[in-house]
Amino acid sequence: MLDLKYVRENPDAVRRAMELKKEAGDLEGLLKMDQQRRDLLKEVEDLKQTRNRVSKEIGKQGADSEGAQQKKEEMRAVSTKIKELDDQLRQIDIKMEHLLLSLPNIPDEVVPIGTDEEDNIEVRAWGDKPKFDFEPLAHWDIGEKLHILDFPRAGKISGSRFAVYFAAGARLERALINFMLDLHTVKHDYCEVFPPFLVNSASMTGTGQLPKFAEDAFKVEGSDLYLVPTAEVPVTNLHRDEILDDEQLPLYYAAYTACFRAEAGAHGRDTRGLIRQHQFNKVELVKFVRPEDSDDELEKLTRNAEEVLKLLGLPYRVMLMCSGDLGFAPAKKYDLEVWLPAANTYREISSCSNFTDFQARRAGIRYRPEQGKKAQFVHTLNGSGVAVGRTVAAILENFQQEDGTVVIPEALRPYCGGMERITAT
RNA sequence: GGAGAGAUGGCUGAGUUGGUCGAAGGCGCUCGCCUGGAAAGCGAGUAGAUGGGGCAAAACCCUGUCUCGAGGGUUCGAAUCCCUCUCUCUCCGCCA
Repeated sequence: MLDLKYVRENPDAVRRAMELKKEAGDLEGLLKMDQQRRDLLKEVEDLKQTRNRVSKEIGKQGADSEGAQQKKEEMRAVSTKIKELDDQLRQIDIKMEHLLLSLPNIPDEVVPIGTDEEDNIEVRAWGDKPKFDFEPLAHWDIGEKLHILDFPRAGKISGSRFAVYFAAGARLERALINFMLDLHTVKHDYCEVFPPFLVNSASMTGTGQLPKFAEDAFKVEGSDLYLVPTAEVPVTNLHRDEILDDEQLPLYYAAYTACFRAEAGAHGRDTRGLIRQHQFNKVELVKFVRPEDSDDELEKLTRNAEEVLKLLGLPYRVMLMCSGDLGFAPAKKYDLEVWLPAANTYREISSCSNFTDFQARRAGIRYRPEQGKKAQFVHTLNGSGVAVGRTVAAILENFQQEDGTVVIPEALRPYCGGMERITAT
């Protein structure tokens, strides 16, 4: 959510952000309503002042005295008027809140102008793509041949876009979660969090999943609870409506959760394999930082996520999102894309964003820079560190051997009980 | 699921015959005195949000409105009375 005052004073910047991000929103309506609201507020506050003053007088002179009767009579009318105006004000507030929530964050000045992923810029690439003397298989074929992935049975017990992992597959998934958490908590100094997987609508609104993206989430029928689409939601909301101490900052959190996504509007895309599931595992990195540090913190966060892929030996590239591919809330975003040989393409495996104060304002997350000074909104950042299912896919495809086995990256072996290679069972 | 108790400022804790209560006291914190320095002691200050004015702006000052878990209601006036909801605690039942 943008600052209303900022919108009022910089309508052109907001208009430009909307164009760049291809977001529709009723800026003009908002500005008009804002003026209306201010006029109305002035009027009703004056009336309240009168009422407060006269009520105090009534108390002083005694409620039963002669003059008091007359004053009560007058104030009855004033109170009725106040109620009317307050009602109008409430209506306007609700509408304005809605309009304000539909305005996207202002892109950082370094964000390249562009319309879609074609215009994203490759910032750097790492690792050598593997060369095969045979036709590399897709990970779902490898997984089924090794009896570690089972999509038909997942379809039976749940439906499409689910997977069952068996044996070394399940072990690999679990090993990756532990490997990533250990890396980020021990080496990168994040605090491990294990949050609820169900969150209420206030939390979903705080991080921006609601109201705009309601159809992407799974809602528990007959309750106010949603399955978390990412750990970003519970972890960012940890500090919702809080004022943090300056010394607490920066706060780094690393959280493993399962993630649940309805994937509405993705019919026919990535229907096979682990790439696009209704349920997947992810280790998420979340930061709360001082505004002046958020630029550097995004770079560090991105490097932390890259470290996972480096240690696993997975080739990847880092993409700077252009304005058209940036999305609604981030001011700046890097995607990490891992190499998938079978598809002969890079696929997103992590997304690292700086939301500046956009989320913090919406979620009411502030800090006090100096004792006795005004509280300011923090800057929030988050990034996958990284998506586990897609990492399994990348490991299977990049480290597959001609004999059908898969070599487990060295860094992961301690987490797999020393297993060096996945063979068919 | 049943019965009961509660939710007040950074924390603790008064305030429940509706008016001088945005809120006592204590703790903590800040500043000052004291001290070689510290502790103790003494004195002063100390909730948040938002609007307007002093002003070009910051600091600062003056001032309006709102906020005592959330939302509604009664009343000239609500922390205080009524209703709904949320959360916390205790006991019982059930359960991994």
